[in-house]
Amino acid sequence: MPQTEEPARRATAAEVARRAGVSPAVVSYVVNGGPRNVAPETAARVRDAVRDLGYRPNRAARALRRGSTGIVGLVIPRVANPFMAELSEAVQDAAARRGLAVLAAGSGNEPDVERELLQTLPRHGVDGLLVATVLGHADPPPGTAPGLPTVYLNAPFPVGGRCAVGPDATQGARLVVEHLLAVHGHRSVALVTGESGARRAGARELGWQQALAAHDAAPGPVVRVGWDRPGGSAAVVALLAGPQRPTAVFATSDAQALGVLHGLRAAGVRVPEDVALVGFDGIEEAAYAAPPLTTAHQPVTAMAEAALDALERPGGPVEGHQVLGLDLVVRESCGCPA
Amino acid sequence: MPQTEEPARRATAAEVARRAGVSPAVVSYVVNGGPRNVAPETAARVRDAVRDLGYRPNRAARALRRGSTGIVGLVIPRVANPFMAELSEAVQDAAARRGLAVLAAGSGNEPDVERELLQTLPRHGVDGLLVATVLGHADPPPGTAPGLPTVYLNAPFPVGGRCAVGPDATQGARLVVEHLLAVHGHRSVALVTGESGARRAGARELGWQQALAAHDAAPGPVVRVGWDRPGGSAAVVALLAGPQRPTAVFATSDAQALGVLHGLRAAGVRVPEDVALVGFDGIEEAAYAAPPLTTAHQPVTAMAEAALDALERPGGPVEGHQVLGLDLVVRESCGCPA
DNA sequence: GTGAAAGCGCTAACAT
DNA sequence: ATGTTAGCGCTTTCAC
Repeated sequence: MPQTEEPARRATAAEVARRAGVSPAVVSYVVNGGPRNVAPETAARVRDAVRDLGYRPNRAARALRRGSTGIVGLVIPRVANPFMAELSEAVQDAAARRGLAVLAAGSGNEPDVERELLQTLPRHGVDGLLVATVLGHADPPPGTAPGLPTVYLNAPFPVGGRCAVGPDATQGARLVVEHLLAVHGHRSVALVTGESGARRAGARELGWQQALAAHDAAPGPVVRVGWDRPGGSAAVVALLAGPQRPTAVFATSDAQALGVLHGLRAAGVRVPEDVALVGFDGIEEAAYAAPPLTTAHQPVTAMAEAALDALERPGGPVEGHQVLGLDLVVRESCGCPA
Repeated sequence: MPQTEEPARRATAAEVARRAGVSPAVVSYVVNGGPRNVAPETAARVRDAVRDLGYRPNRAARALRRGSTGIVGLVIPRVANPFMAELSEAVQDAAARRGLAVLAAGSGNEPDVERELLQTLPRHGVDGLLVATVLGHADPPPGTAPGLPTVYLNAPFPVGGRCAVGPDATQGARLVVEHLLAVHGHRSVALVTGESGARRAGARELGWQQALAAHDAAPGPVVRVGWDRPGGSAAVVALLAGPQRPTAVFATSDAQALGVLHGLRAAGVRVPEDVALVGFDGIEEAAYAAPPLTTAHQPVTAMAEAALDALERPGGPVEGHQVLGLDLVVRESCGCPA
């Protein structure tokens, strides 16, 4: 027998109470540290019984009684999307720090699936919902379960009547594009971004425009593709087909940038010698690209913390838009030396 | 008013029953499709009431009563690990297909955290546990909640007394190493793998040895590093420092391979001209590397399906080890033409 | 400081 | 075919 076998059937509070010679109420007081005081000596007896029996409060019963589960739902497009994976991890960590668990679901970028998720996740008894996805940024926002605290995550714009936290995407985009303009002297910066339906594109696109305007440069070509690596690859054809090839490209996600890099390489176009490239997100993968990708790093940890703070706020999340700044991460794809 | 507002407080089965003029039992029968039959006409009335009231069964109450939640726990090292992200997605999809939700938690590769997770996740009332991680492959396996159906995922070896499903890692490793040997005629293939503590390394290492032996080639140098990109990068120093540089490298995870690629590039060593490189996992990122990475692709979807099947098996998962084959994905890092 | 007891909302015997 | 009802295990008010 390698280890003390725990009982097959889990002990109940009543059993603990019997063993400790107290009432179930006292067990509850001890386990939850309230709402009534317990004599230190009694408490010790209860704790012993808890240990001996390996007692764990039944989550479902507690949830039924308290009306809360300690689980928050997270709706994202795809976990396999590298940025979303990093954001998920940040959310999980932040939740764990608060004693919360997270129930994640991917919509596969399908608005219908997402809409359904917004209905079904609450059914799983989550206390709150974190929504980080395309639809969340639509106007008007999709109907979520009424009375279910919801915060929109990764939202670059306010979400009508909802609580939202997101990156200062315009600032971030300005940061990288201005680097191209000011440091490397580019005058023609193409934009590779997502389908125009999603407002998310807007903020990054806006930053690109602002940077260009500030430097009296005309906007380069705009290519709209999927938010992933294949999207970026597909953009290359359009990029290269234009009348005058841009000298630099701003892809509004690192995944797209990595796809562009791949496509450019396949086409025999060198980065950064022939065309400079910058991304947006700051995923780890970007550091390992060839050449390493210059990008704007999103404050995923801070965003996750802020979102959970908002969710846990007594009284529920409050309408508004909390925006967090990005950092410029200079690597080689922009033309800077290693 | 853009949309029909649902009631702030959620309706209960009793309210639905009252509105439909039936008893709560009938509501339950209709909602759950059993265990007793209901007259079609009555059922229709109930469904109307359900719709009108926006009734959703209270998950906690149902869980308390039925003793199951419809939630499965997933323990992984890190979601941000690209392979784990793809595996998570496969698990989520497979779970969704079965009407299950997944509660994921990352251990950050810390055995202590993992051990704790194995204790706390069950507390969140999961019906079963999927464990895909370092500790899970230790011998003996860590104690999970007794009576909680558990299957070890991504396990290359049987897990003592438990139900495990995993890749045929030895076969997969053989596949890629043999490609190096047979197609490209390499004689010296280095191994970049994980810390030797994890048994997981063993299966891949074994495949490498077997392939080498089958071709009468001596094992090249072995370097043990972390299972991630930084680990791979770190391996390069050792790889290049040795007395005779290997002509090819097998990294036992794509993340490591990508790190090796990065390190090699920084050192001015060309892949595949100066040294060939193959990975293991088949993550999407591998296709976008420069050069695109030749690798063994893990059957993540099949693994996820098999794991959930095992978990849902009436009577619980049964001890054993189900092994799934890998595919060779030939790209350019091995020296094959584009 | 502690105990008794009333439910939370649902399901499934068991009755009718 | 439908209704009645007894809990699932927990928390917490109210009484002592």
